[in-house]
Amino acid sequence: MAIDKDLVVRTALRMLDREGLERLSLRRIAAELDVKAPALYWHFESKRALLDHMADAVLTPALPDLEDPGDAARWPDWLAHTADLIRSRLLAHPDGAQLALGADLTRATALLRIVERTVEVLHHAGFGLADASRAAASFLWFVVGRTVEEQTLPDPASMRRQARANPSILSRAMAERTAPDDQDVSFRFGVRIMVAGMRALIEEERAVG
Amino acid sequence: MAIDKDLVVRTALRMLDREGLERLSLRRIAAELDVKAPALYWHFESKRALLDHMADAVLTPALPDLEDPGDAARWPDWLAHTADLIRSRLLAHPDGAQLALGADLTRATALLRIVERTVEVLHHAGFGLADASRAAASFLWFVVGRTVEEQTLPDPASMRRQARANPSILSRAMAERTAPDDQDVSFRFGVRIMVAGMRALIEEERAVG
DNA sequence: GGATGTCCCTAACGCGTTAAGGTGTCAAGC
DNA sequence: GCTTGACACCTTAACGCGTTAGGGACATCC
Repeated sequence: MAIDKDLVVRTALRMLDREGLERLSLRRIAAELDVKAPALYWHFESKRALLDHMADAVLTPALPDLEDPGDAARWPDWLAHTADLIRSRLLAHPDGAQLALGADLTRATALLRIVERTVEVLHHAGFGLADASRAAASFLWFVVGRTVEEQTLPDPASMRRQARANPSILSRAMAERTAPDDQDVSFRFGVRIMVAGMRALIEEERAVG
Repeated sequence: MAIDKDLVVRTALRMLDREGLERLSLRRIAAELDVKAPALYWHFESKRALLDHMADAVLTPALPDLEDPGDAARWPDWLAHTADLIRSRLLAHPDGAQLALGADLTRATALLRIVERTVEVLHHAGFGLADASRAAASFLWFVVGRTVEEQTLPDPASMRRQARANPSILSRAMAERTAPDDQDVSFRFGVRIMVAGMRALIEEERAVG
């Protein structure tokens, strides 16, 4: 029974869920498939390509939920919803966000679709095409990047230890962020900054013409 | 003549400038220092630790220019200036931004100082301490991350080729971004989004109390 | 002179990746 | 019907990589 692209991706995702990204090596994936590591190079041009397809598989289920907002004026809600959706898909797998960070858009097609749709929405919201693509890139970079940070956080105990060792304004700030849902709050706070900023710049762009 | 931490960092930075991050291996650095690779583990606990110290060396010269803004109301200018300063320091070395991305703040002390100073500035600007640290993290993540993307861009020729192959709203948008200083413009555009967003949220926080 | 500690070595592990080659399948040509 | 060749799919062997274990040389201190 020959191996095919889809089987490799599904197997690798199962191993990712079981043991995390660090232990996900080509040799181990190949062994799971009763094959030697270089065989994978027949189906993927590099490990990065395999990871890109995995990221694609992780994000694709989010696409149906990202239809255009009926009303162009509701773009802020659409952005917030999109951000939450991407984040939750990435958090559904260990190191899922790292998978998407640095993914090649020509291979992670789902991510490309999301970028395109975001550009459309922001263009209809009032940005010129160039600025819409700039804002979309900044926004999605933030969403994925912020999720990576969240997912790779050191455990709270070691953070407290470090805070005690180096009492600074930063540790005082972190002391105020002990709520169990702080990650949710912080993520949405960042999203709100970006959405509010875009709103301000759209008005500015409208005023200038 | 024994090797010391500082010499390793300076040598590695020279090699980075000469040949880029991809070719910067411990074995090659060691060879340049007339030493074998494991010797470096006497001075650094991992390659990541060495890279962190390199990032520190790259960013440290920016610190004197990041004094608090005399007037707390001038925080938007301070943020914009800080962003430009960090970006220009990172662009001064090939793959300099990648070096800083994912750096451990306990080792890349300069980066930690920048975070702390940004938290202070945003706190004085009107954010509560927790929100100031959230906004600072989002902002600096954006600055470093956006600079990574800029520094690792595929060459324009291959981008145009891909745009022709897949005519989408994204390629139409990129067609409007051919100015030679588009990277500067796009970076500052992202910074303006974040600054405008923070301004809006500070007013909101003030209104609520 | 023995103990301690600093600084480096050799050997080896699993890693991603490449080069070269082998096996099986299947259509084309005699 | 048999052979030839092409192609799909996988192998073994090897490269340099980051990293670890274990040990050796040399200085410093009691």
